[in-house]
Amino acid sequence: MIAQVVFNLPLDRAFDYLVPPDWESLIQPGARVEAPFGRRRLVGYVVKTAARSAVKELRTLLRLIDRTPMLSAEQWKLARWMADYYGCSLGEALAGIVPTALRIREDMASDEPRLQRSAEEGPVLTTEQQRAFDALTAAATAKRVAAFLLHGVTGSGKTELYLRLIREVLRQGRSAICLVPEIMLTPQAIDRFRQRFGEEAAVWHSRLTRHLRALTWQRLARGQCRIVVGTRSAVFAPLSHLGLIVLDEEHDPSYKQDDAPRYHAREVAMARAREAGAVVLLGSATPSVESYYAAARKRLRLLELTTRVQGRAMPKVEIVDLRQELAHGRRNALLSLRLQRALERAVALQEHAILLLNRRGFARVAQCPSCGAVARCDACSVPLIYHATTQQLRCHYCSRSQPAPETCTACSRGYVRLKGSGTQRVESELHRLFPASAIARLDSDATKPKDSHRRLYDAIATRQVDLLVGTQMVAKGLDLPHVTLVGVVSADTALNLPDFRAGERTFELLTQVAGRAGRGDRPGRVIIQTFCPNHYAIQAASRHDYHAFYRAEINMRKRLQLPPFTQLVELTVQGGRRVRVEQAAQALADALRRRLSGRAMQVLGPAPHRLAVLRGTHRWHLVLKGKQVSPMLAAVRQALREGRRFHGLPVIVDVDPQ
DNA sequence: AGCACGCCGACT
DNA sequence: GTCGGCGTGCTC
Repeated sequence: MIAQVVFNLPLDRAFDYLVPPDWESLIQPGARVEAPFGRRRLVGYVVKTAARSAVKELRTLLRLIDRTPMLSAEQWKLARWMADYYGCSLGEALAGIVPTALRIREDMASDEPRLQRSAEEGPVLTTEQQRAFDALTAAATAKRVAAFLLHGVTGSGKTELYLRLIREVLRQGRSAICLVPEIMLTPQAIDRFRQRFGEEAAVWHSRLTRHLRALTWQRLARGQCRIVVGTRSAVFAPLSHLGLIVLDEEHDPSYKQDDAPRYHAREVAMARAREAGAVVLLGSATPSVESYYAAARKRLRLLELTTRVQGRAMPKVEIVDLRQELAHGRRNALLSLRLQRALERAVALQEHAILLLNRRGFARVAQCPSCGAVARCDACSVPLIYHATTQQLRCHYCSRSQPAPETCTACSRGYVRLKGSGTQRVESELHRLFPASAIARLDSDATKPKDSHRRLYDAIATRQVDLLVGTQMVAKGLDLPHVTLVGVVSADTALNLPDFRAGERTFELLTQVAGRAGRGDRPGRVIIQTFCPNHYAIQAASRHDYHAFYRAEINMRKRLQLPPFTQLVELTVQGGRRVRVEQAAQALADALRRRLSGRAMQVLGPAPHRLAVLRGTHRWHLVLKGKQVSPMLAAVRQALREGRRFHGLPVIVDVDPQ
């Protein structure tokens, strides 16, 4: 007997092996096996068994890992869909679905689930919530494949709706997945599910211990838990009779995996629900432009929650024009006078404040200190990046470059200077201004030591922190009733990222962080500092007006033919030597241009990657733009030889890149 | 992906 | 004269 096996390698084909006679009756498609491969031993997945093989000298499988296959027919279909849509190998897709190092012993966890009766019934729903609930329940009951977009302002009670709907789905004897972004899977969020559903709810994320991971997977597969709350990869949970997949904060970029298989949990959820006959519910206060467009085109059903529960008002948002601050000689000040006064007031009243500075903006952009304009590429509308070595401004999308100008191109006065500062500088500034206050910093550096994350959250939750500084981590998930002031030190860092979604990210970040203010009985106040007070993303966020933002953004996307009007495939060429990488990227672009000519597709670039040199590896990328992914991927598959290399260099293929 | 093989430059 | 860089090709 022959088994056809695929591996977690970038190879789009299966390898044949002899099956030892004593497991012929045990081996099945979907089972994992250990196989000799060159001089390595690898874990692979049996695709199918056959009587004969065309290969002359076959080797024999070494070990059968699973006697019962790890994968249901449904998951198997999902893997094939992923490999096809994202251009990865079947083995890579399967490895993304089945957790690594999963080994289930028969004796493990034979204990029965301790099912706790759901104690809490939850509050009475508002009229809007009830209407949304009825629509969703009707779809779930009809077992129709249906996808909904729930657009609800911050504090409108989206989570309560998820909980009710999950309970309804359970009543119908079906199961549910609730996906949350990485940073939202806080102990508080888990507690909420546990209170409502007890042991029926399992928690899934990438940092579970090996034992807990295996245990959870098994419980889900056996139907001992019918709900899973988790991050991105929980979309693959082995639940049967799936009735519902919820994506909370569906716009969140952490739903996109950034190594192979480079899937987006939203797309996988849609594909899986289609297969399972389940309902998909996408929820957000700031829906992704893609999803809102899909709703406008009736591909998603739109449900809107426009009012906050308990009639709380939205916080008042003020914009501070940093150009004015500069005009008043406060050249190096991080905090404007208005923000400083507001902080003083909060400290005096013993209220708490959050300061946000999105530090991820490492890229050095050229900004005019008089008018705040940032030099942008005419074709891509993305900020140009300053290259010190060549003294040039270069577009990291299309690679066009120009010398760095001495004067600002927008107002033709002043000079261009490079921006960059971080949360640590804000923190020390606060220490200087408010020596008596308790100040904490929440960012990825501060939460690196183990347990520091939990300790920081506990300190914040127990009101031991007066002033909190942080990156976007402070914008999401914190529900602190005593915070009355939110300050955005610079709204421009997100805006100036070389990314066509910069406006969207900025709007979303400002809306989220503004939602942190005024959650208690005292009204909230938000102060946004910016050099671009008239930018549509900042204006719309200050008025809590998603629709205004969406209209401006969708027009820009249409004008530049960016998603959702087109789809992108990003190719990244890597290698040790710059010249070779650059030449290979150029040759790949040329090859694709030849293949794609005459069709409605475009090849942009190549250009150096945003982090062009990383640990000695040079990286260049190019972007394909077209109406559909599959013809672009077909061209890519032709151009790249097996192993996804070009001129011998590895090429990363990313469909729908972030 | 990883590993071996094979071909051209600086070293005991 | 060899050691080792990386370009090329293969793995059932």
